[in-house]
Amino acid sequence: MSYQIELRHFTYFLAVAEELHFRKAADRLFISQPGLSRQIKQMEEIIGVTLFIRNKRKVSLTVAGQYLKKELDYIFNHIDFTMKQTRLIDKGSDGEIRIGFLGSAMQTVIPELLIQANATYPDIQFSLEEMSNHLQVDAIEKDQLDLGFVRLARVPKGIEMKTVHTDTFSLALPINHKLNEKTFTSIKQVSDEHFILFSSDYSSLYYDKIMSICEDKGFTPKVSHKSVHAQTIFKLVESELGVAIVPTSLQRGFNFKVKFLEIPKISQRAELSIVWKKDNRNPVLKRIKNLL
Amino acid sequence: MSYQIELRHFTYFLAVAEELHFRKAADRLFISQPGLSRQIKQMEEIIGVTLFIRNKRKVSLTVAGQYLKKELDYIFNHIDFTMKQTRLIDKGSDGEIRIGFLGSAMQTVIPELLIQANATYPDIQFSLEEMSNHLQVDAIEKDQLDLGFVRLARVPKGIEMKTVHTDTFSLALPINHKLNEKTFTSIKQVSDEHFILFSSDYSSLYYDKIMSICEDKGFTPKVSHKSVHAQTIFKLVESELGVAIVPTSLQRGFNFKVKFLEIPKISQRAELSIVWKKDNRNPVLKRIKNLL
DNA sequence: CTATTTGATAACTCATAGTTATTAATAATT
DNA sequence: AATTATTAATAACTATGAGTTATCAAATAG
Repeated sequence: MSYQIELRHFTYFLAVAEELHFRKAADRLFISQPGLSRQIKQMEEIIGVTLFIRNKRKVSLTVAGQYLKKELDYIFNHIDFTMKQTRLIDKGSDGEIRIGFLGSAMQTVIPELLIQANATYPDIQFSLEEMSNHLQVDAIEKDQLDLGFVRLARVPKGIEMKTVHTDTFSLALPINHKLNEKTFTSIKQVSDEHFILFSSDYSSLYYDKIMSICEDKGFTPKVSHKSVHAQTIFKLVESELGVAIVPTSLQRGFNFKVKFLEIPKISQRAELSIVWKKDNRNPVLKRIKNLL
Repeated sequence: MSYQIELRHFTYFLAVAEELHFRKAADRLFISQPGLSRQIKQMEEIIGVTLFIRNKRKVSLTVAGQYLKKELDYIFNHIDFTMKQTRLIDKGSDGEIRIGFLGSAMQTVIPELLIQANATYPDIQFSLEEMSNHLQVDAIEKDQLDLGFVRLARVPKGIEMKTVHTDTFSLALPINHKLNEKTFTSIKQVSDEHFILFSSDYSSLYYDKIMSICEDKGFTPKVSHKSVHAQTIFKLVESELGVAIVPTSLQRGFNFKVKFLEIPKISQRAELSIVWKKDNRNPVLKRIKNLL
């Protein structure tokens, strides 16, 4: 009679799949290497598929093993979250929603959402984490996150997206810069200045949009600094190291000595979108999406 | 020391949640009732939540238990599906294959392959990318590609090659050129014309073959243009900037004002080969190779 | 006030996860 | 070519804990 597969097998499989080394994986699991080898072998027999290639002196995953690893990552995250939700429901809460967001969403949509959600569903718990676009999408695919606030042009299959906030762009200048609301008519007026931008690896869409604003007006900005955080960018502007183009709403919440001038006559908009997994099973997610 | 939760617990939990009766559930699971009771109790201790109310003489689910039941139903379905899918991927009847090809393969072998493959293995996903010989071999070595369609004389160690299509060469002439099917007897008749060839760095084998066709007939062609794309070559011929020697099958799919005359009495053939890494582990590859 | 149903407890046993010791095979070093 | 170092598999043993049987306690039904 054949054995039954257990979570233990999955745990061991993931350890080996990550380490690609039986002894190291065994150490990590605090069990002996032969014990681990046997459990993996047993798992392969139960499923009926070779998951690892033990070639020469190195271990690697088969194509089927690669698929299984990705799915088991998801399954474990989902089980963990289910256990957590079960405990919360037991304690009388309506459950938890895990939200990721770009720092720039913290000035506009997120605070409003939290206030409204808290009033409507006082027993929902919120877990908030600032993350990059890319990390949010990854975490959503693995079921480590229910909802993300991103600035992206497209998302992978299985992920849904909806724009929730559209913002104009503003020019951020040192407080004593010669331009002001009256005299500022085109972004071209600062074409000779140094520009401070968000890194393209943080949000390539963002980067491209800002570049296109300048290119539409016939110049290529001299980019002197790149940063991930709005705070850093404002500090650099304040220190007169350059000017920056940022979503208008970002000026809220910061009190640097920085002047914001909305850029006139441009078509580009900073779009903030929510993303979630199509087959997300958290019942709280539906309720929160309805608030947006 | 606390125990670890296992799929066994989940299976038992679901049986009790469905029967709402420990003895009946135990019977269904072919285990004894006390054993089941103990496992359920252990599960409740691990999660830290009471899942069943054993009130008076009947068993019922708590609210948290109801939530958990729904999620565990889903989790088991997802695990089952994942196991099945893993087996399918292992057998190669599902999954993905990444194919690279020269533009000139798009007229003959690739479309036939796709039609046939789609009929035989409808669940296989194809990723197709047009690439040069050199890039294909590189990508295969890096395991970024499973299969390539190239025109090469030899490949590096570890890469395998097999000819899948052999083609004669034709002369491509402007539509109103004096030669025609009747009067064309030897390539020597155009030895004074300018020749348009594929660049040797795109496919050196190709270049060398075409040169040898001419040299066998006792002349060296005057090469006036070189290009990477068939489309460009035909455009240049149409514009009467020269003549070209191309694989006969290339005439399909283009509607330039160009006349094709098969070159008689030559031994050279345009060979299209598939290349793959010897120790490629994608089971889909085997299936696709068998179709060729 | 029995008879019956049902889950929990207690004590036992046995299957198997995990152990230690060793081997086989390959790669790196001399 | 010989030696040493790595690394996973094999073999034989151990002990944990899942599952067993026997029994009890509580609750209802007749």
